[in-house]
Parts: sequence; structure tokens; C-alpha cells
Amino acid sequence: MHLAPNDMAKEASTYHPRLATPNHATRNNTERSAPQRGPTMSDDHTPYTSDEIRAAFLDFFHELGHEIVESSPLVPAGDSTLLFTNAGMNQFTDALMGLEQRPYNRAASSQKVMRVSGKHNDLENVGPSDRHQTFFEMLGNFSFGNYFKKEAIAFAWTFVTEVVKLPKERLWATVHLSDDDAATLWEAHLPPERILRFDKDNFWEMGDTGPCGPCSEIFYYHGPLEDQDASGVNVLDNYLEVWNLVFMQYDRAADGTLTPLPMQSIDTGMGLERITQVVQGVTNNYETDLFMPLLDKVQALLGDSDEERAEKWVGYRVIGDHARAATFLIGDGVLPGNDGRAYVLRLIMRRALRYGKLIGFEGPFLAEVAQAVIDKMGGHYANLVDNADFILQAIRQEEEAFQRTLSRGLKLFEELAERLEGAGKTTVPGGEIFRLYDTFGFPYDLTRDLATERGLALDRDGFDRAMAEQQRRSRAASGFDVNVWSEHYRRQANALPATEFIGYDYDNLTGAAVQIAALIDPATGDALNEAATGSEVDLLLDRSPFYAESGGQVADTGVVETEYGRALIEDVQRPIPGITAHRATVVSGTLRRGENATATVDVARRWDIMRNHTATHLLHRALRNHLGDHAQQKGSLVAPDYLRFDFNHLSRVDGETLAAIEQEVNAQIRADLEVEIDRMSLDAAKARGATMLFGEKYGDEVRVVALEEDHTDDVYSMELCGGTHLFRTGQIGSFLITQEQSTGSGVRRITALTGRGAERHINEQRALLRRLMGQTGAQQPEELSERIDRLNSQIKALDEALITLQRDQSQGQVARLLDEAQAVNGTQLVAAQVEAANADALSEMADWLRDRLGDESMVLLAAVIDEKPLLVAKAAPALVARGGHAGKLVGAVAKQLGGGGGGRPDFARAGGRDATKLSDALAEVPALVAAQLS
RNA sequence: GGGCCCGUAGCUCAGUUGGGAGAGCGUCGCCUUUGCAAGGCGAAUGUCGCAGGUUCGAGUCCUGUCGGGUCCA
Repeated sequence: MHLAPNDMAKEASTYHPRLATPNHATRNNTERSAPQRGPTMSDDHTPYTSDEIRAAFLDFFHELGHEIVESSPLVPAGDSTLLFTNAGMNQFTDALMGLEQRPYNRAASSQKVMRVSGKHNDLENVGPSDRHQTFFEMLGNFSFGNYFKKEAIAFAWTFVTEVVKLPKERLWATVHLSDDDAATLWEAHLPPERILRFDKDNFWEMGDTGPCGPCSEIFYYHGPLEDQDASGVNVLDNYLEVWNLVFMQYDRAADGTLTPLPMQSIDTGMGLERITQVVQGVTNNYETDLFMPLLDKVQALLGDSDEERAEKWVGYRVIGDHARAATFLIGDGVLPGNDGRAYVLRLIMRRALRYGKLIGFEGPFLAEVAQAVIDKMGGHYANLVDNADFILQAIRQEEEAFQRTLSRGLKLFEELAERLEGAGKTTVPGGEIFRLYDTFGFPYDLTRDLATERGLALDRDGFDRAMAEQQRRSRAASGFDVNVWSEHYRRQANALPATEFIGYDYDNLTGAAVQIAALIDPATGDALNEAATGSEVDLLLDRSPFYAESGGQVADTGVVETEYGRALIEDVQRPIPGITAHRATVVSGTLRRGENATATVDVARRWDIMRNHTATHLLHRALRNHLGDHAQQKGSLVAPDYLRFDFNHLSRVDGETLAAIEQEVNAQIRADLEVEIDRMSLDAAKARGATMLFGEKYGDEVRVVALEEDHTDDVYSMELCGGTHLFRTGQIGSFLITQEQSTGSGVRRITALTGRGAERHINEQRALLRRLMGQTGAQQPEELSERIDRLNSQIKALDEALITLQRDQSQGQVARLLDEAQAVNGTQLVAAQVEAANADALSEMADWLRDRLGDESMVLLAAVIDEKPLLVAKAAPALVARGGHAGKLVGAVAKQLGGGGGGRPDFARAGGRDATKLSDALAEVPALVAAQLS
């Protein structure tokens, strides 16, 4: 039942809270637990625990005709500018701006939110501060062009005063300086002196341009009543901002001017932790029932007394908050790593681990606390329970990784300290501290503690300078990657025609009758009347059989033809919801707006794509069967020539498992499962257990692709999917995994082939086998390995025989050369050209000569190897003592050969280019040696 | 996205203006011992991540690339 907006405020003000029951019919099925009533629970029906408050909030707005929408994941869908979901409104952005139509125009949610960086939130505040957290839940109600200020204010007021029953004498409202409407509306609820006006604090905007508007906030005062005063609002900490109501009213242009929006919307946000704190009458979030079980767990693990716990409060809070954040992030598919979201997660986890050490943990502990998080929150967030094993394993792994990092850092520090002390230094240079931190991840405060223990001072300024320099560099290098497609289209969203997709019906793939509804210049985004031969243009059709790239499936290609022109479709994208742009090149004639056309998809290519897409579903299921439920899709590419599938997994998949997975997929292909595609409501799909993807945005009606046995209705795989599929899995033909690799922390990638691609691959491999058989003389493939073994042992035997032979030869040459030794300034000198197979043999000969010529000998041997002269010189120890230098000698000789070289006094090598000068060069050796010894 | 560090024997690592690939642990064999622990003697094991380049010569220098670590945005 929907009420007229005017009645709504009245209805809200007479709302009577009923016992909060979580299993409301339209609410999602992840909310399982009945609220636990704590011993301190008041005996009327006022919600008290966090679970009760959350449930009461959602019930309250459901009663008021709001669609209860499940929290979207912490990783935002399709928004690369946003690191994490940071507000309840994120998943409604398009609906709030009127870009997206939803089957409802009012909604409410309890949204998981992460805030780690930004103007009001610094990670370092989390712990010491009473109100900062990284992870929290945001309760919010939303109106998409439906109700506005009056109802929003009335709803909020009713909820805080009648549902959670906050005392009115402690409530304040703030409105924007200019917002007389809101001020007047508040007067229905509060005396005028409790309605305050502010400027910037009460104006909300997303960016420099775009939708914005005044907002109104509800504050709760929790100090002594007699000290309450208007001057404290928005200033003092004991006036808590409980709820922010945003009135989306204007559109701000680039020049700063405000124009009213065609559709006025409401976006509100109330932190669950904060309202729970107020309801439970405690002074900070960490004393609410959301955190107490986690802090109790920490205490139990440490065996701390209450006094000890009280002393270490900062550490307790850091661990409590960060354990929640880590648990939820990993639950939503983020794993610790070295960039973006993954890095933030690592930062948070390592901060928790450091604080853990500080308050007395010696071994791993974070996974234990995470278990407490799952116990506490799993009732409402079922995915935590479903993925518990994976979450805990990921946390344990990171704890181990950090332990390794610390051990290595410790070792490096010890070395550094000894070096410093050896050099008589008393200060650790900032650059060194930074190196430990930057390159090896060894935290500053650990370096500080270790240095202090050894009586070393620290160059903190140097460290800070190095850090600032690195930040400057990083910032300077970071650029923006703007999605031009969506930029152009977003601008004129309302003026563009929507496209009906008719490509699910494969009869429509060729020769479909369509109309060119608009032509857009891709470079400028301008609408065109016509496009001539050679031009690149985006076609907007009234209906289209072309599949636009989405869900990993690449776009169809093909042809659009009119009576007067023909264009090749090269890419198809959906830059904003509902709009399909066909990127085309006009190859003949001219296309005009409004013309009728026929559209033809490259059908063979489309079937290749569908083979890969249906196979992707089989692979997804098989992966989860073999690796566990955590092996969820993280990314997917479905192309005509291959498929690529990324999924969560913490270690590499070994060959045996990979083979088993491939086998299972092929077995399902042979079982020739039927592909059954149904449209149903999201709730119905969930109820049937369909696989959904994190970070994917689903409408209310979804498409479910099931792969199942014909008669038994045994479902092998069921996924929400908008892609195009085969009729039966048998059409895949065969499935081959060609590669398994890592793409980053905790994510593995499998590349595979189906159908024609698999066939081609096998043929290539067979051709290779035949070639190898020809080369080795094997009659059967099975003989190959044996043949190669035999060849290898032959090579080895020949090698050994050759070396023996060469050695004999070398020894013969050495014997002759011994007689040719000449005395130069008291040394025995040999300088000669010999035959040698390689540098090692040459070197060996020189060794023998030197050893046999005595303590003051010098040997210089030359050989031509690979047409280039190579020299080796050896000087006996006593000669070196007298000034003999093999390196210098060999260098001087090599120079005459057009090369260079050198080495140590007792051993050196050199090479040249011109072998013909060798004998001349050797003739000069005695003189050179004589010069060295004089 | 911008940096920095690492990739050498099964493992942990050394390798210093570019000039004979090493150590410790482990493995194997023999000796000693009733046996075990231990000891003694001896041995095997390397595409120096991969691909280019510079050079007479590259583990070492340069470029690219893959893998791992780590900081910053």
C-alpha cells in the first residue's frame, strides 16, 4: 500500500513500534538471527541491542512503504573512483539522480561502510578517538523523487523519539542557513531555540559539480542536562551527530551556479554504532554490544585483568575495529596485497598486529578475534559464516607474512646497528630508518624501540623528509582515468533513446529489422543527423540483437545496413543504464538518423562466445567443488577465442587438481546438461540458491542461468547472469585448461579453450609431437621420453670423452711448452699460442704450466676460439710479490689485438678481435714482463 | 599508478672497479659404534628467474619481462 506523501508524516507520527522481528517477508534471507535480549534490556519493547535497533529501523521504514534493500558489498560496483563503499547512498547514486528507474521510489538499507581516508578520517585516529572507526554500518532511508523534506524530517523524528525513544530534551536539529523550509518543518517537533542554523556543516555535495543540497542533522546531547547549551552543537564532543538528512535539491554547474533539480530526492544516514551507543547510554562506540564481545575475546586471549584491559584501552579498540574491517573486507573478496583496496586492508591488519604486540600478544591472535566478529555479525551477514574458513585462513596467512617481515627487519636492524656502532655513530640516519620501513616494511616505532634499547638516537626529521618526498612523488605521478564513454553520455542521459535488447532470441541475430534512433559523434558526444563513409560513429538503435559488453562477455560484432549505407559494428557498450551504443565504422554510403536498417550479428563468433560463456559457468562450479566455496569469481573474460576466469584462492592450484577440474567440466559437457534460463525476482533467485557475484549490481528482476539434468531437475550450476548461452552443454564440444597463474594477492587466473579453440590447440600440440618424433626418430609418442633420455646420456658420454681427449692434448702441448720457457729477469716465462677448445681448457693448461715452472713463473697462453683470440695469464705468487701482474700484462697484449681485458695480479683473462696479430703481440710479452719486474 | 628491495645447490643465504660459481644446513656413500645419538672421511646436486643488449668476457652493468617482498598514491 502506498500512501500519498501528505499523509505520510501524519502516519509516521502515530507509528507504534512493534517487537522487532527480523524475518520480515520482503527482507532478504541473510537476516537469520532473532535479536538476543541482553540482561540489561528494558522490559518494554524498545529496541536495545544493535541487532534490535537495525531490525527496528528496517521494519519502521518497511511499514512506511520503503523497499528494504540489502547492503551492497564494501567493494563498489562499477565505480573505479571509489575505493570502498563509503555511504549508504552509493548503491542508489543513479536512482537518486534520476538516471536509473527502479520499481520502487523509496528504499531503506543498513549498509556496510568503510572509511579509511578522507578529510574527516585518519587511520591514526581509530583507537584513541571515541568516535572514529574504519568499518561501520550506515542506516539510511532514501526517496527517489518521491517524498521530500517534510516526510524525511517527520520519519527521522518519529524513529528517534518513538521507536528508540530518545529523550526529546536532549535532541537538537540543525539546518542550513538558507533553508527556511526545513527550519519551519522542524518547528512542528522542536521548540525554535533547539533548531540551529549552520553554513558549510549543513550543505552536502558529492563533488565540485553535480547534485547537491542543504542537509539537516539531529544531534544528541549526552552530558549533564544543566550544562546543555546551543553553543556546543557542532563544536563539543558530547553533542553527537546522530543522523544526517540530505535534501538533494540543486544541480551545481561548473561555474558554481545552482539550478533546481527536476527530481528532488532524499538521502539519509545514521551510523548504527552511534545510535546504539546513544540507546545503550554508553560514552563511546566500543562499549556497545557491537564491540564488547570482540574486546572480551581479546581480554580472554591475553588473560588480562579488568585493570590491565582498562590500561590498554587503545590497543583493545584498534584490534576490535580492525578485526571487524578485515573480516568484512575479506568476506567481500578483498585480500591483503600491495595496492588499492588490498593495500588498505593490509595496512589495517598490520596496524592491528602491531598494537597486538604492544599489548602483549606474542603469537597470532587476529584470526581468533575475527572468529568473534563472525559470531557477532554472522546473523545478519550470512556471507561471513559461509566464508568463515576462507576469512580465517586469509587472516592467518597475513599474520604469518607479517611475522616474516618483522623477523627480516629485525635482522636488518641488527646489522645496521652494528655497522653504526662500529663506525662510532650514535644516531640512526633518517634515510636508513626509512629504508627499513619503505623497502622492508619494518615499522618506525619498532625501529625506535630497538634503537632506544641499544642507546641509539633517531633522526626522526630525516625519516619524515624521506616519507614526504615519497608521498610527493607518488601523488605527482597519479593521474585520473576518466571513462570517456560514460562521460559523454551521462551529460545528456535524458535526451537519449533506450534500446531494447532482442539478442537473447537467436532467430533475431541475422537480418533483424531495426531503426537508427540516434547517431552520436564518439569524439565529442554530439548528436549527428548523418554519418558518411569512413566516419566512426556510435549508433543508438530502437532495438538491437547486439550484445553489449557486460559481465565479462565481450560485445558482439557485425553489420548494420540501410538502403543507403553500411556500417561495421566493432564494439557495443552500455555507457549508462538503459543506453546501448554501437561503435561503428561506416564502410559505404551514408547512415541517417531515423532510417530503418537491418542488423546482423557475426553469428559464428557469437556461438564461440556462448560456448566459452556456458563453459565459464561449469568451470566456476567445478572450481568451487574442488577448492571450496571461497573460490568465487573475481573477474571473467568471455571472448570468442578463449575464456579467462579469475577467482579467490590463496595458493596455486596444483596440476592434479587442475586436471580433476578440467575432467569434471568435460564430464558435465558429456552429460549434455540443459541450459535453462528464467527471469525471476532477486529474492526468488536467492531463495533458490543461485550464485551471485560480489560487486555486481542487480536489478529487482534478475536472469537466472541454470545448468541441469533433463528429467531429474538436478541442478549442477545456477548463476545470476545476463549473458548469452548455449541450449545444451554438449554444444561446448570440449574444454581445455591452458594456463593457471596468479594475478595478484589471493587471486588465481585460469585460461581455457572450448570448441574450435580447443580443437585448434590440440592440433597444434599434435603437430608438435609429430615434429619431435621425426627429429628423434621415435616411432610412437611414448618413445619420445626414452629417446630423449638416450640422447642426453649420449651427449654426456661424448662430453666426457671429449674432455679427456682434450686434456691429453693439452698435456702434450704443456709438455712441449715447458721446454720453451725463457728466463726473463729471473722469472720463468711462457708466452705461446696453443690449441684449446674453450676458455676453461686454456685456463687449465696455464695452471699446469705455472705449477711446473716454479714459484716465480709467468704464463700467458693464447688460443683462437670462435675465430676470436682469447688470452689467459697466470703469475705465480712469488712473482706477484716482485711486481708481476697478470692483469696488466694481458691487458697490454689484448690491446694490440683490438680488445681489452684484465683481472687479478695472479690470474687474468682477455680477448681481442684480430687473431692475425696474435704472434706479433706474443713476441712482445718478454719485454712487457721485463718492464713489470724492473 | 609511482618507487624501493629480492630471485644463485633440496633449504637459508654469501658472491666486494665485470675476469676461475661458493658456505652452512640437508641428501647420499664409506669408516667408527652391539644399536642409537653423535663423530670422521668422501661425494653428488646449479638453464645464477626468463629474454634481449653492452663487452674480448656478464651471477655482477643496461633494457624489458615474469615471480615474490615492501612503502606511497
